[in-house]
Amino acid sequence: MNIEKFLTEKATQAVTALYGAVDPALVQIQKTRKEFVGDYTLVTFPLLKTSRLSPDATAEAIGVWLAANVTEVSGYNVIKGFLNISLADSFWAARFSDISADYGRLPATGRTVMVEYSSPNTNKPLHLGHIRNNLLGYSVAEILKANGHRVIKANLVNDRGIHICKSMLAWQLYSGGETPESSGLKGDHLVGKYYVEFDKHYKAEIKELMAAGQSEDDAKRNAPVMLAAQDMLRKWEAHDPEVYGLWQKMNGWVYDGFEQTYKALGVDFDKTYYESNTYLLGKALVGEGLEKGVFKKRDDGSVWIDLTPDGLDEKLLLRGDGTSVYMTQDLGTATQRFAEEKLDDMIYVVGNEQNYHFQVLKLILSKLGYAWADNITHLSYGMVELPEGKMKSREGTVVDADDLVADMVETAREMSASTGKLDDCTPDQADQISRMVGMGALKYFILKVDPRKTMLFDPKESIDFNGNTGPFIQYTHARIRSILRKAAEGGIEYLNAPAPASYLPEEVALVKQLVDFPAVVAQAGEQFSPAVIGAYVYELAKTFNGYYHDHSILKEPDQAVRAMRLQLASKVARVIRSGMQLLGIEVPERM
RNA sequence: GGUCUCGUAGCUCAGUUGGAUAGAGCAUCAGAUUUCUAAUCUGACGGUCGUGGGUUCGAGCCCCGCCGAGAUCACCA
Repeated sequence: MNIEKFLTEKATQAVTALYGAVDPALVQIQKTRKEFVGDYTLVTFPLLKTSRLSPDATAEAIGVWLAANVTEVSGYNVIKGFLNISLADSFWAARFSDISADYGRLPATGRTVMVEYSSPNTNKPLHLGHIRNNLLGYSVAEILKANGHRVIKANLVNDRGIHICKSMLAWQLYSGGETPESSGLKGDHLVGKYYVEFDKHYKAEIKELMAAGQSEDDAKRNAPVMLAAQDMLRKWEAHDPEVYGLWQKMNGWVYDGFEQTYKALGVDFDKTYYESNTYLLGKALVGEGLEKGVFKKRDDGSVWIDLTPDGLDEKLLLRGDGTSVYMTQDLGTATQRFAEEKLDDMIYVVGNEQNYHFQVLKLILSKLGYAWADNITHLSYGMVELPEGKMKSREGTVVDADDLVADMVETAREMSASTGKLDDCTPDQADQISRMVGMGALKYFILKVDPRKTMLFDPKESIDFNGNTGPFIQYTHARIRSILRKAAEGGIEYLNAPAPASYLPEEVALVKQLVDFPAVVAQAGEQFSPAVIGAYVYELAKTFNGYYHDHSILKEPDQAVRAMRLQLASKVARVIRSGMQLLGIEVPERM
């Protein structure tokens, strides 16, 4: 049940009974702040025109009416125009028993939503920026599932183009036939190594040509390796067997590498698209746009759309030689997906550097008359910056995804070893827990920040394991599970126990927080924000830790109270687990 | 230059459609363990919410100017 909605209705009835008809939008119910007594608060200021009384008098009158007419309301107080309403313990006890195993799974909506994320280039390994993308995409997909949508997780692999040819060429020229097997390097790292190698030789050649008297622009154009790479791209497009074979071989290495990284990150996809298959899509749309008069052809044969009336620029859609550009492809794939997958919504998890691209994409689609253009969302996330600014591959400041993951797991292992808590674990169990905790720290660190905002990562200060962190939440879960294990060992039955005579304020507070979970899931879904879930789960864990500190569960002598506390703890653990699952974070049974 | 985003404690971040005395964590300092896991808990310190106006009963949030940071405006993807 939605308590705020319930109280809004009741308060509207109260105002209507006391003062006559009122616009329900003016009846504002919100949670009571911690420093005041009460559960929910009615703000009376918007109602003063209706009541024609002072704020306090209005609040008092409504309070009297609610206390007399609504059985769930156990009391009220008035402070400076705010009416704080308290609900009865019996009401909260009923809400408590509502909390089921699948709490936080919202009813099915019948909508199909595609979430595209990750979308890597196959010329270099994944880095910290990709980690944010992958974690966000996966989590948002899980959150949308919990909101009752059918979700398709999609990955569009950028596996063709000049940048791929650069790695291929450099490998051909300088590797001596090195393979992942012969070098022991992960496939994506090996290919990335030759992408860097290309750049080194390219730069050297530019320098030489400039020393021989060419201008910088000419040198960049005429450098032999660049010409060779471009030649290779033409051969690839012509399906030259040798080039095509090399391309398949090297991309295969990269996919093996990516697969390992995805597995370590715990992300997956329902569909993988390859740009080599889709880059010709969209050309049909060009004809359609020309027919509708939305696009215009120039004398050189290139096709454009003029978006200056919308405050944007002119945008190219087809080159003079008839080849398509990024925008054309994206228009094509979007159209294809909505048709083939019968999508209701499409979410692109792509960095905010592409805000303009998606603005233009949506605008063109709506100009072409596709109503579903409005159902495209660009989930535009902020960059991850280092203390010295942006990551730059040239300056070697890129934080590699695989390295970071390994570091986190290793740190978690050292932390566990120093406490001695895993001493009686098998090596396998210890590995498992270190992995969960290390990844939990990394994932929570990234996901707790509002996706839209630029965030800072300081490698030197390494990610925390105390305070507002993943491990803090995991630890709370592990402690609860430990109590429940001990209860089971002691043969304590708590599931079907009678309700206790009364509840502590801390217990009611926990129930209130638990009851919020479905609304939090809904809010996270509306805002595409894992951070909303993170903040909620952290607060819940913190509240429980305070309660745990002050009140013993297993040593409570009153059996009904003890049973209730065990139930409460078990529900807290379950909601923590569910919430963390929406973030893609596992919670251990012990740590 | 045009468009867009951001600016909250020393640092990293929260702050619901505008509501009460702006909150956490880290760091610093002081405490708590004969106890169900101290990766925990309690307390202290720390703020002209970039800045100047405006709207409102009420502004961190809405509007305008300015300062500062970033992104983007490719026949790259």
